[in-house]
Amino acid sequence: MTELKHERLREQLLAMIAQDLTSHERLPTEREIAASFGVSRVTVRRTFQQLEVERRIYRIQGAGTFVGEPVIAKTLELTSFSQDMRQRGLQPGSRLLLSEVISAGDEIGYALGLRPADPVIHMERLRTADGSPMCIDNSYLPSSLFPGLIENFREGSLYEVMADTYGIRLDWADQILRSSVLAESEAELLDAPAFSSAFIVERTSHDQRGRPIERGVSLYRGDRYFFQLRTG
Amino acid sequence: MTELKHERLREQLLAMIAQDLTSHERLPTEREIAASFGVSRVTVRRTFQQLEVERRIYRIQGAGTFVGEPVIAKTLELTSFSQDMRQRGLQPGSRLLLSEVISAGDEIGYALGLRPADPVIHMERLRTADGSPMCIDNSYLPSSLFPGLIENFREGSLYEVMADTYGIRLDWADQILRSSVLAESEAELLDAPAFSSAFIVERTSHDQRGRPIERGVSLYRGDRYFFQLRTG
DNA sequence: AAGTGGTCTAGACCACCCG
DNA sequence: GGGTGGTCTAGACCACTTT
Repeated sequence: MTELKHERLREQLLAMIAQDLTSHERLPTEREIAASFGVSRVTVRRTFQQLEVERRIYRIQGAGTFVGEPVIAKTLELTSFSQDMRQRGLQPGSRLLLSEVISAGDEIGYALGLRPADPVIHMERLRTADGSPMCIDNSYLPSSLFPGLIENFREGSLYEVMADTYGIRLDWADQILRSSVLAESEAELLDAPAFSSAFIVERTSHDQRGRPIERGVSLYRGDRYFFQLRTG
Repeated sequence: MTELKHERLREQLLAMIAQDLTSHERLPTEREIAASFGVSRVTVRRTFQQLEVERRIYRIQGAGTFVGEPVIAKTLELTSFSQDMRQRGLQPGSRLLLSEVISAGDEIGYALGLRPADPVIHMERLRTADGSPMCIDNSYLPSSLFPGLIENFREGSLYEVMADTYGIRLDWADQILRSSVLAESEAELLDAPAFSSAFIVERTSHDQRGRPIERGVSLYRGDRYFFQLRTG
């Protein structure tokens, strides 16, 4: 139960849309809603703007505000592997394959804004869904930001440990998706045929201030995984 | 030259950021900017909100507004193949392989909200970049929305024809990305080795009102193409 | 012409951080 | 405590579509 007016208004409008209206039906005018809900028109517009971005409504100047068509797919969000799997109705699992401190090197150093000789924590994990392999994940973190992490982290959510123990929250990430085929060693780990299709995902995750915090390279099975996203 | 205050303010702020400030430097307060640019604080906040979404600034309550770190990658946008290639510094080209009217069938009919027996225009095009094959694209459009299209369209931008001749603008799309390998016939068309990696992109494009307008299935060469996106 | 969403204002109060 | 961004208000005028 929040106390912000635009959030309460949002909930009430969503309920109204779900219960009383169908696609392309007109909503009450901004002025009517402002009056009947006891808020200012600015607050109504702010709420509408958010709903418009989410495609729940659309607005036509001079004509009105209308209910959008129901949409299933969600915008690709910055979620952990665990959240991602649960959204897909699968049970996430993880096995730590490797945990070490190495020099950043050129590529990772560049991504994290470190010198090539600076130490980074490297963790390699095999991620599973409903018990069978889905992804090989490599994470690289600046050692200086996470003292003691490598001795203490064995399982669970890396992102939660980063947030709870170190107070660092990932806010957004740049990602590059490539299509590839599995080498034999990778295929063996993933329990998939050699030379079958795969996604390579390279990401650089940042905090709210835009500082790079994590470099990651993941290899997903192409026969089990797909990306769903909305553009516009 | 626009006349909207928040757009003019946006340009002036971007100039200020580029010329006088570096990453993580503090911007003037909202109230100072409002006073010095002769606009209200609401207008300043509206402009800041947009810049924040674009990661050009970040805000910390109680502390101030700060310049973000420069970012190269752009959010995946709904662009035509031609625009996409030009952004990547490549010269786009196209060859029409097939142009026909067929029944929608279950899958395309479902995506476009048509009955399986309703007619759709199907166009298959080989898209090239700097003269060599990049992608095989299949587009499906409701015949009823685009009378005469099939007789008149041979080359150029399909999206431009849809907008200019038929007044229908695509606004957003749901997409699914899969990783796959090329079958022999596909490999031949794309001038790539058989069984090399590829992206399958399935998209349903919509207009502003949320009505589905186009169903598309594209096959990209995995060795030449990649996706770049920002999540958060 | 009437009504709609789009833009903009001046001012109030609250939540948060320590420039 | 003083200053910052975050929320909210009542009201004005403009641009656009047509209930």
